[in-house]
Amino acid sequence: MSTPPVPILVAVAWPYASGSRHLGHLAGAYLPADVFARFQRLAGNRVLMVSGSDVHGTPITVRADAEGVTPAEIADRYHAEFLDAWERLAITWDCYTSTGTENHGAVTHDMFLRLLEKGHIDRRTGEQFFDVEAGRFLPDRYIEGTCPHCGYAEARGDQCEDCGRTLDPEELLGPRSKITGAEPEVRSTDHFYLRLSDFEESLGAWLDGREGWRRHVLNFSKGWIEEGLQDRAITRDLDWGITVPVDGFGDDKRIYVWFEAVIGYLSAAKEWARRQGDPEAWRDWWEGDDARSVYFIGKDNIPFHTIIWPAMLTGYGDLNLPTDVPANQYLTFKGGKASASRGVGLTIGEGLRLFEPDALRYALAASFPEQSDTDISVEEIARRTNDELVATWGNLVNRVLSMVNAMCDGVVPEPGDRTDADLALLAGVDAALVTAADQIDRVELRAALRTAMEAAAEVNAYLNVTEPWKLARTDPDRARVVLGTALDAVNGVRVAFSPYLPFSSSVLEEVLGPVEGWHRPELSPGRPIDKPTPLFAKVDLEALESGEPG
RNA sequence: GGCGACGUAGCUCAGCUGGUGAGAGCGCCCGACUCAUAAUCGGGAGGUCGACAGUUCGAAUCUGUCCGUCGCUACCA
Repeated sequence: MSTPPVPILVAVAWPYASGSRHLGHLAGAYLPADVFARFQRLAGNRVLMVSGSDVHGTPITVRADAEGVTPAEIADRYHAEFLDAWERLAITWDCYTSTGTENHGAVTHDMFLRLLEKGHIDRRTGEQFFDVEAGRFLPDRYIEGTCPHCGYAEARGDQCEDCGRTLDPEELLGPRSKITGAEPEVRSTDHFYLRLSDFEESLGAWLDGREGWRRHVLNFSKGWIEEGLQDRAITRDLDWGITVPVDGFGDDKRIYVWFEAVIGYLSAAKEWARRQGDPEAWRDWWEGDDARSVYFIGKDNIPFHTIIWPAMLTGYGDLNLPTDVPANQYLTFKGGKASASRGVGLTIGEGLRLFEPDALRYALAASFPEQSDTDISVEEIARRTNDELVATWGNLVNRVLSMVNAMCDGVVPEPGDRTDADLALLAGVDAALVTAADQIDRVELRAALRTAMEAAAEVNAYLNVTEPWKLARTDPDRARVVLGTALDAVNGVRVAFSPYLPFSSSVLEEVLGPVEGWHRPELSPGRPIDKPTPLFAKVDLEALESGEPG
């Protein structure tokens, strides 16, 4: 566009490498980020899209113990799985790394030490349950026992799932380790705390000044502030994670993942800069006044991105706070929250086995849970694919290219004398691009996809009115003008779809030429148009249900 | 228990700071067309906007209560 390029950091939630991620994660964070990033690049902005695999934390060590392998093996397995998924979905990271890199450890240490030096981190002594058999301290939720309130025998140390009450693990009757079943003992242990209370006022004022944020994000965040920010322990008794850079603190403690993982946005930017051969390049996105940073996450991550991370950035100083955190709600599967571990919904891999990537991207984008939880199913994805993507857009491309091939000597025709109606169609397409740009920029991605679909429908309507297949017999010159107009229109509509449908967009680029900006490209008359093959295949739902399991 | 969100046509969802007779897509019915992946286009039917009470000249939109669903509750990330 005509405005100067803006550095835009597209920060995407870090998938936890403890197991497969599901379509809810994809629709909630990775895919919206990719659509947004692809658009911003086309609009001429300088996008830096970063994320990586979160490879530390207790759940990974527990899974590793259970399988008799090392935590690194678990992390490597799922990191590789994620990389494969990104490639198959064409997610366009500028840097997809992991929290296991040396760089990330160094950046984390730098953040930790600066906050420590400035007094925002302090050291405290507390007590915690210790599993003697496993030789490790236990997070609250890894302790089970009888609920003192309702007598439920398998209450967790943080909460009783039967009566819903919040618990302290000391309250449990007959506590036992969820890992070994042994009775845990209480031991005293030292930890560092992030003094969130230092930032209560400044964060409250900052949040009050946010404009354009989704209401649920703002409500939730302000609610946290109103309840009062409590200091949080940021180290754990664990041997898997980033070390604590304080002499004599002990080798059996690590920095806790929620403190460390969010730093990944910064360390990934630095890693990217170094790979570019310009180690200071990250500053444009983190220090520039004109820079924007947009964090794509699920709603369960809201407080980490609207409270804790901004607190850390504020404490560290001189780094930009999030411009927007357009957190998504949940994607549900037939009413239940997607959960790979509980077998609700499809994993990303299962989704890719059932559907071609553009179809999956389209169906999920049409159902991005931007305002409220959104329900989806295999049938719904198939429906979106067949009745919307194939019927309206795929078919439009196919019918126009077929007619141009058959009725215009197989080449792009000269524009000729276009009527007001012809010009109105093109003006409508161009206006749709402007509308969609505005919507995507505000992260209203469903609406922008709808805008693209409406534009496609207008081209279909235009063809039904002008009936070029009849004109071909009665007025071939006029037929060529109409088809040239329709082809130009399709050429513009494809731009609006391109952030959502990279695979079919590539196919169209071979036919119509590259898309080089957020505007309708020029089409050269005389360019050959071969007989087309369909952009997308219809989904055979019955075959899906009888054949391939997930 | 506390906090938050949601409950709008058969299905999935929009409806911002209250005000043209309540919207979209898909599905359904009728019609047109046949270039196109039985695709497309036009028209239509269909909702007491969860329930009740209140504020207001006027509420899907504000307040309260209730019913239902869900999420979070800060040592899972």
